[in-house]
Amino acid sequence: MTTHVPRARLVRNSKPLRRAEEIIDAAARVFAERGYHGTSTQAIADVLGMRQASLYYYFTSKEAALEAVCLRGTDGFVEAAEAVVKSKGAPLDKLARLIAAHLAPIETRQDYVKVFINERRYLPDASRRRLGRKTRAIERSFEHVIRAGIADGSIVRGTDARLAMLAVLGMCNAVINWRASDQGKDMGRIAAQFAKLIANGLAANAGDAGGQGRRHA
Amino acid sequence: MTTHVPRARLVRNSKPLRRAEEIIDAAARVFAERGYHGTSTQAIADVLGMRQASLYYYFTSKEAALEAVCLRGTDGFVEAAEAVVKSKGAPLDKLARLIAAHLAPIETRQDYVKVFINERRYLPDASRRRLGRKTRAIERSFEHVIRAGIADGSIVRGTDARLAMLAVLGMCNAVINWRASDQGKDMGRIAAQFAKLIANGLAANAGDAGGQGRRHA
DNA sequence: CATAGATTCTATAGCAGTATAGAGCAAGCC
DNA sequence: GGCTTGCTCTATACTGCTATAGAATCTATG
Repeated sequence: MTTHVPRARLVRNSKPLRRAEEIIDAAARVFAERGYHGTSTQAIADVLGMRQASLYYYFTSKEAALEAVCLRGTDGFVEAAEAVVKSKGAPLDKLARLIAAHLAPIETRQDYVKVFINERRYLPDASRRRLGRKTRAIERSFEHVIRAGIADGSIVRGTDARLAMLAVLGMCNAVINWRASDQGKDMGRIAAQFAKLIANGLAANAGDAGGQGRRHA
Repeated sequence: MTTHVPRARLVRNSKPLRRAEEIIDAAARVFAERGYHGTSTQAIADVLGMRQASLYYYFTSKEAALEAVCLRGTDGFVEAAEAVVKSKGAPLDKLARLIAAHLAPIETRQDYVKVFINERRYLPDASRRRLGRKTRAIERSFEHVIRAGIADGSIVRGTDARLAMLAVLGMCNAVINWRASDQGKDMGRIAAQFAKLIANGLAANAGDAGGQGRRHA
């Protein structure tokens, strides 16, 4: 049944992958800039200096290309987040590391992540749901750590964990959309400031310079 | 030269505006759901139960429709923000009110705001720049209040005002993208929690239940 | 009813974009 | 050299979409 392949396979041994990645990389770049529906396969081909039709040797449809880009856009996120959750440390410390881990890929794989965040909604149901599971895994990690903080008293009682999680992730994910125009900010610095903001807020109250005074409710 | 109008004018006396608004409202709805480039004029017409070509009586191009939607998407934002800035009150209190004012339209004009946030980048340069001015005005309001807080010592010294502003707005704007799936949360409650989070952070340190202990660095 | 203005309709030009078919070409191996 | 495999090309079918032209309908008013 799968004897005759209707189309050449991407996956071969070693070198061929190179090219395939260049293709997907170009797609990511253009999708990120113009959005999925705003991108023509011609535009992707232009970036690569090849013919529009040649792209179809690498993916079976534009949608498939989007899926490939989105998939790479989530690579490592879940694993990194779950590693932090399983690690040792106080909840607020873990939260800081979650934020850093979440922002890191934004630095190194801007286009992929941007496409994942902004364009995944245009995927067909099947693949969108698959990616949805990843998103939810990340959300769960953040929410879990926040709940742990509430449980051990290091996070304010009465905090709506889910809402706080959405706030933190919203803040982090937004970075992808201003990063291009606001260059020059080091991502590590951003992560640090965000973590501090989330932990202590902006108010110049007690624990300003670093007061780690943990005190149960 | 402009003697013969190439196309009927939208603006008349009173009733006609009604219909025009229904059209724009439908456009907002579909743009919000499928994105600008993912929306065909046919899809907008379907919502209205009219023919695709009839839409062009109300706008001259799909782009013009997007612009109209985006414009309405910013209505009130700038004014509300600047009113808060000019009002009396401590910076952190103003910031809380800024957040509330910023979230309110998300409640009442979801589609418009969502389109403004997610699709304005597809506008032609001219109109995008015009909207960019509004965006920057809002950013300025937030940043200004934060700076005021730093200046009077109510906000932590050394805070990167611009980064903090981007964090807060990122957090707020993200709401538009999960609000649909996460119904049931009252917007006022969200605003209150966000304000508290931004002011005091999640950490259960000193000023938990309401300790207003202001202390300069 | 006739006229005017406003609104919607039918029909269609014309272009852009996705995807397929199949030829050509380069490299490596027999 | 001849065969195979991998990659790219040309050419094109086909669809869907934007926008225009102009006829038809509806509404109000004299």
